[in-house]
Formats: sequence, C-alpha cells, structure tokens
Amino acid sequence: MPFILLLQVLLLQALFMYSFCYYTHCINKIYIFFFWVSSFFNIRDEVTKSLFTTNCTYKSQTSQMNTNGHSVEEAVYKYVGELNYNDTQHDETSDSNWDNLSLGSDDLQDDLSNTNLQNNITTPAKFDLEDDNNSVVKSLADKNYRDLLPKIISKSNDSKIILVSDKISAQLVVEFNEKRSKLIPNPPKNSNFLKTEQDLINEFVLTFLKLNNITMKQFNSLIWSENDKNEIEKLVKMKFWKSIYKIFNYRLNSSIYKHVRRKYNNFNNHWNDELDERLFQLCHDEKLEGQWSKIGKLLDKLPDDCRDRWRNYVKVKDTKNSSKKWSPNEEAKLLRIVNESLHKDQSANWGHVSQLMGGARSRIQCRYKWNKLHQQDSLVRINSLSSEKLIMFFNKIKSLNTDEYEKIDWDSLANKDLTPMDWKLCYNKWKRKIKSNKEKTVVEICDELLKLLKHEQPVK
DNA sequence: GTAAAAGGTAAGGGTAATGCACTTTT
DNA sequence: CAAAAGTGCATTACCCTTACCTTTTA
Repeated sequence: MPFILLLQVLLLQALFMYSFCYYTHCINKIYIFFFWVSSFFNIRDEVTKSLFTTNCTYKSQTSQMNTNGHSVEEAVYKYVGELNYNDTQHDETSDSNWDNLSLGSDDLQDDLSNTNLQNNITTPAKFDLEDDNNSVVKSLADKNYRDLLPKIISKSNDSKIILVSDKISAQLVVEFNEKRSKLIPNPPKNSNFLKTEQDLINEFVLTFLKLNNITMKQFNSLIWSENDKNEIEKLVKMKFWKSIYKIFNYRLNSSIYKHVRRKYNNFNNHWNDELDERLFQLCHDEKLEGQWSKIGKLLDKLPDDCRDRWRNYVKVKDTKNSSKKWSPNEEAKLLRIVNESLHKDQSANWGHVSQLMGGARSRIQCRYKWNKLHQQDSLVRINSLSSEKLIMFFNKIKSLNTDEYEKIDWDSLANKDLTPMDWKLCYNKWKRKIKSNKEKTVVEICDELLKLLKHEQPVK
C-alpha cells in the first residue's frame, strides 16, 4: 500500500510541475494545490485530533472502543507517540506509517493492523521505554490509558484547546526540571533571569502550546485574561503556572509570574507623542490614579510600561528644566531634601524626592545626582591622600589576594579615613593609569601601581 | 467556617545598555 | 588635518522585589 501512495504523490507532484509550467496564470489552481499538499502533511494531526474527540465520549468501555477504525489502545499509543517534547530530532523514516495515511481511507484499517505499535512509539515518541521512573511509561505498561489521554477538549469551533492529563504534565515538569538543573546547577535567587533560564522558559512555553493545541497569541491573552471565558481555559492557565513554578522552584512564584507576563503579551510596545499625550491625560484623571492595569488597557500597553513611561518620562518632560544643568541651588536643595528624608526613615524615597524637587527632575536623575555629589566628596578625600598613604592603600588591597575586581570586599577595607565608596573610587581612579588593565588581575595592577608610586614623587 | 496558600496589582528600587559630547590616537 | 577610537557622563529601557490586597484551597 505505501508504494501506491508514494506513486500517487509522485504523480501529483509531476502534475503540479506541469500545471505550474503551463498554467501559471491559474493562480487559484495553484493555491488549491498548495492547500492540498499542506493538508497532506497535516494528516497526522488530523488523525490525532479525531482520536482526541473520540476520547471525550470514552466512558467505561475497555480498549476495544472503535472510532475511525482505531481502538482506544491505539489512540493512546498514537497520542503518546505524538507528544514528542524532547529535543531529539524527528525521525522521518519510522514515521512513514502515519505520514502516508489519509483520513478516512480504506487502507487505514489494514495499515494500522500491520503496524507494530510498540515499535512505533520508540520513534517519534521520545519516552525511554527502559526507564522505569518515567510515570508515563508506567501508565502505558499498566494500561492506565485514562491517566494519559487529555480529559477535556474545548468544544468551541474557533479554539480546540486541549487540557493535557495530570500525568503527562507532571512528567513534562519532571523532565524540564532535570534539564533546568543540568543547565543551571547553581540557580540564582534574586537576580535577573539568566539567558539560559529565559531560553528554557521559552522552550517550555512552546511545548505547552503544542500539547494544549493553542497559538502563541491565544497563550498571551490566556495569561493576561482577567475573566476566564470558560472552565477549560482556566484549567489550562492554572496548569501552566503550576508547572512553570515547579520547574523554577528556587524563584518566588510571583517573580516568575511577573517575568513571564512581561515577556508574553499581545500589547503594543512602542511609544509616540500621541500616546504620551494620552497617557498624560489619563494620569491626570482622578478616577484612574494609580490604576495602571486600566490605563494599560486603554492604551494597549503593558501596565508596567505605562507606569515607567509616566514616572520616568512624561511626568518630567512636561517641565522645561529637565535637560538643563543642575544649578548650585538645585544641588543644595537636593542634598537638604535627601538628608531630611534619610534622617527620618533611613532611606530615601526617590519618587518622593523628585516630587519635593518640584517634579522638574525624575527620581532617577535625583538619585544619580545625589550619588554623584557623594562621589565628589569622596574624590576630595582621595585627592588629598599622600603617596605614603596610597602605598599602604594598594598594599592592603594586594594583601586581600583577590584576583577578580568583583570579589573585593570594600566594606572590610573601610577605616576611619576612608569609606568603602572612597576605596572603590580610589582604586578605579588609579587603575586607569595602567595600560590594558582590563586583562590584568587585581594583584598585578596593585604591583604596577606601587612601582609607579615609588618612582613618581611627589604624587599629584 | 477558617486559616493557609496562591493569584493578582501597584509601588518602590535598581542596573545594563545606550546616546552623546568630548578627547585622544592613528 | 581628518578619521577613527576611546572615555566619561547622563539618560533610557528594561527588569526585579516587596507589600498588600483578593480569591481559592485544604
């Protein structure tokens, strides 16, 4: 049978070439033909989908329930074989049984009965049948098919979302978790998501899309939806969050939630003058104050982006001072305000400081300036250091025996003359005198600086 | 019925990357 | 002298955590 099918394909291809050469003006025909060809490659999906549908009505009968000539047992093996969520390459040769099938064909029954299902699931199914720890394999062996097949399929025509069984999603989490611990043996807790983490998240999302039969766009609106349209969407959504929280169990759920929602959304992410103006209006609407979700929805923007655009840009840019240099008066005012707030509660709220500065400078500008002014104090102290003190200074850094700059513990170096910031600035200032200092270790740099200091007296 | 856990939002905090003016090198 | 390369400064784009509320679950 497969030979006849193959012959058919070759013939049709020849026909296609023929019509392409002689009837290129018949655009419709070509489209129809393309459609036919593409549907040919989707047959496997169609078969699987039809099996899913039958599973919906599958109640208490055992493995002999037939639809489209398939038993439930066959359906399960087929389905598990299709999961294909490991990274290994798709093996086309062993898949030929399915590729050459056409839905509703009389040959289907024969072909199926000749298929050694056990062999068929080794490829493309990526489950290691020897692996006794794989819960999916266990269920297959125990014929617990109801544990494996999806329980619910959305009935609506526009979206056929599938809710994957608990067993499958649990196995998925196990495998991604293993992968994650191999890729990231020392996971960070409180830093930005690493590139490898982001890649793995993306891989998981794509797998999730495939298993649940949803598009990226659907997925984005799913994780951003407030009121779930139906029960299955809600369940799929919950399954996603629970799974991804488990894979990255060393991070806080809320961090993952925030990160993923920021990354996967259908919002427009470009700003222009008109949007800035609308944002300005919305932010002056008392009813909307602080309601970034609503503002975001009105502007088709990520709520966080609206908030950031407002506090870092729009809020400040409407005044005329923002690009001007800081006047001495302004600097003094800033110092006074920050010192007052530091005196009160030990930490400066830069948003508040910005407001007290009259809103002419953003919170980041205020903080930047304040740090700068403090550095200036440091520089005064550093510049007044005698060469003897500097020699002592570099000897002390050298004695730490640290190769990497990042590992230097500045706090431990601080003394009554110099703050940790002073030490850091002083080192960085002198480091520049050494050529290609980026390639050198801390000890090497200190050695060269000490040499330099001994020869170059008095020091400026 | 209730307490704990999880979902969800806003506010606060922060840094790497970038643009730009200026200086130094080729 | 021009062009390229380097530097320091200030801004921008982007991101994370915490606090706190509401909803769900055990």
